[in-house]
Amino acid sequence: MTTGTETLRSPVQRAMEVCPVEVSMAVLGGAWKLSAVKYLLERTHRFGELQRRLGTVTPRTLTRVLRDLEADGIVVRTVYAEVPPRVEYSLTDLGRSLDQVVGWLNAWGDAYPRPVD
Amino acid sequence: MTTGTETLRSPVQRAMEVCPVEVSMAVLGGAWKLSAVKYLLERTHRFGELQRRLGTVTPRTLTRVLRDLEADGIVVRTVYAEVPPRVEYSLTDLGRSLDQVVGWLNAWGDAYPRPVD
DNA sequence: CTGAATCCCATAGGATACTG
DNA sequence: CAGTATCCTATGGGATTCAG
Repeated sequence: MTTGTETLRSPVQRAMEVCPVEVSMAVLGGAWKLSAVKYLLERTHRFGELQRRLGTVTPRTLTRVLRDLEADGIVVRTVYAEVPPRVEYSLTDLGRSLDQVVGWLNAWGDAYPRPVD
Repeated sequence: MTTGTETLRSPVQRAMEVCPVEVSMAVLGGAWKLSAVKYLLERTHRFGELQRRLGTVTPRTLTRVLRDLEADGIVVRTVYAEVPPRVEYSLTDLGRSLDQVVGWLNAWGDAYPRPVD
C-alpha cells in the first residue's frame, strides 16, 4: 500500500527518524484531524457537512487539515464540475485502516477522567 | 479513576468541548510524548535514560514533555534525595491503560507506506 | 545528574473579509 | 458552496548556557 504521493510532508519525514509512534502522531496529530477522520469513517462528506459537524472549525483551518490528510494519503478529494461547486471527501484504504485506532482513541478520550470539583 | 489533579491543561479542556478523540490527541499529541510513554510502558526510567533513548531531544523539551504527561495524569515523577540527584519516571494506571493504543499506533506508523523513489 | 533560564524561530490555528 | 487572502497571536520546540 502506498500513499500515492512521492514526497512526504516534512513533519512525517522527521518522525520517521525517531520512532513509528511519532510517525502516527505526525500524520494524525493536531486539532480536528482525527475528528474529521472519524466522520469520514462513517461516510463520505462534503466540505460544508464536515464543517458543520466539527462545529467551530474555520474554513481556513478545515482546508489545511484536509489538505494535510490528503498529502499523507488518508483522504481523497473529489471535485465535481457543477454549479454550485460540490467537493466530496472520502477515505483511502490507508485512511480506513485507522478504524480500530480511532475507535480506541475515542474510547480512551471518552473515559479520560474529569477532575473532581 | 482520576488524574489526581484538580485542573486540566487548557488544550485538554478545549478538546473536551469537541470530541473524545480530540481529548486523546490533546494529551498524547506532540513530539516525543508517545515515544516516552512507549519506553515507560517497558519499565521505569531515569531522566537521562529517557533522554538517551529518545536520541535527539533536548533537556528543555524533555522536561516539558514529562511535566505535561504528569499534569495529565499519565506519568508519576519520583525524586530521590540523593547526591547526585536521581529522578525516576513511571506510569500511572491511566498511563498503563495506553498499552494497547501505543501498540497499535506503533504498528500503524511502522506500516506507514514510504513513497517509492 | 537533572534540570532551569534565556533566546529564538517556525508553525498551528483563529478572526475576518472576500471570490469563482 | 467551497474555498482564498490577509492578518494575527500563541505555543511548540530547538540551541545554548548556567546551576544546585
